[in-house]
Amino acid sequence: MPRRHDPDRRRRIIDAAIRVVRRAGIAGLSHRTVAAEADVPLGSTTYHFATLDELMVAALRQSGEGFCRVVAAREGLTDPGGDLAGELAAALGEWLAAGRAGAELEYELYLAALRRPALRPVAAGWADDLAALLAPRTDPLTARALVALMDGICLHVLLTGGSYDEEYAREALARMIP
Amino acid sequence: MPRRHDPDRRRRIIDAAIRVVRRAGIAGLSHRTVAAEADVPLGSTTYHFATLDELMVAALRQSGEGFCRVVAAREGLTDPGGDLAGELAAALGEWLAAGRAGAELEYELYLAALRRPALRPVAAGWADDLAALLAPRTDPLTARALVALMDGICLHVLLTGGSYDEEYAREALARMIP
DNA sequence: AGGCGATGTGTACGCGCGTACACATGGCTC
DNA sequence: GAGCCATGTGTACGCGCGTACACATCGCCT
Repeated sequence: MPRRHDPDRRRRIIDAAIRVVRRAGIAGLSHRTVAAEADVPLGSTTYHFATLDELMVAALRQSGEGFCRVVAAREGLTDPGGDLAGELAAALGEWLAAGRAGAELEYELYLAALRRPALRPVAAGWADDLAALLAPRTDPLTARALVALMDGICLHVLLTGGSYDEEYAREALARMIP
Repeated sequence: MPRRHDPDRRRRIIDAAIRVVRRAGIAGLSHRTVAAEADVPLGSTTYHFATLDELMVAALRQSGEGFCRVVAAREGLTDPGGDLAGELAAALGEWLAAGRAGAELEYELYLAALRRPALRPVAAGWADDLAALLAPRTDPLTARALVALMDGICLHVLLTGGSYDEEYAREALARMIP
């Protein structure tokens, strides 16, 4: 019995997809699991997203702003005399402290681009956005390298299951800044 | 009929698994696809590797030495006065130049550790091995940071589909070295 | 020689998957 | 208000999957 004209059906499906990935990983993502999570019929998910790639692109778009938002929210970043490395290391810590789940989610979608060309533009855009945030404070090469270093540090924390060493991150990031 | 007493059945199954991941990604890995690739019956793969996790651990162990080997083969690294950053950037270039396929394979297995705790010790060991190679030339913190930076640079190349800029990598790595 | 455990083989079951399609229904245009 | 199209719904099919298990065969130990 119809819940006809559900204007943000799409949005609710994307939200459900994000929750599914958060809980079960990309391997657990299917039209059916998303349908169940969003409490819509199977046909509805296939109607709005013909392929899982489309659904992942939408999910990556929506969830990917997480870290950028954390970074952008740091006022210290805009201050020209501020401690850039310290601010970035702190942002990283803040993001990781929010729990493995959130970070894992964003990273898993991010890393899925390795095998799914459809996700690459979104992933690349993400890295570019971050670099753009850094642009006012440094040259493009440094910004790019800082983003790469932050990605590598995150990767090590998440991959090895170890804890985040903010002081180490600050020191490493500081060396990148000429 | 039977190919009885096949002494390195195990090894051949692992090799087949690596070829499957290289071609189709981890998503394409199953007892059946591996059995077909290795030309052994299904039961044989389940006998030697009860779960796919076991199979992936074996595959990661065997394939993961790729980059370490490239790095270790560079004589310039052991030379105390050599250009460490330049050597590392060149090693990265050599590894990536061997084709996306090889790098994608190793990275995909490496990144799978994000969601599969069983792979984490292997992935962590991999990063440690690399850091150990660098140890004679720098302090531990720097070695760790260099590995993180190399991981981040690789990630960006593979994720964005862009090309590798060795000069940029050399410059960034050089800044890490005090 | 005998036997036993490790290894190899074939088949079956139940499940969740993507996909396809036919049908219902609501909003919008004319 | 008639009709059309976007949207929503339910069901079915075929496939590949992990798993389980019974049976064959071999190596090796006594």
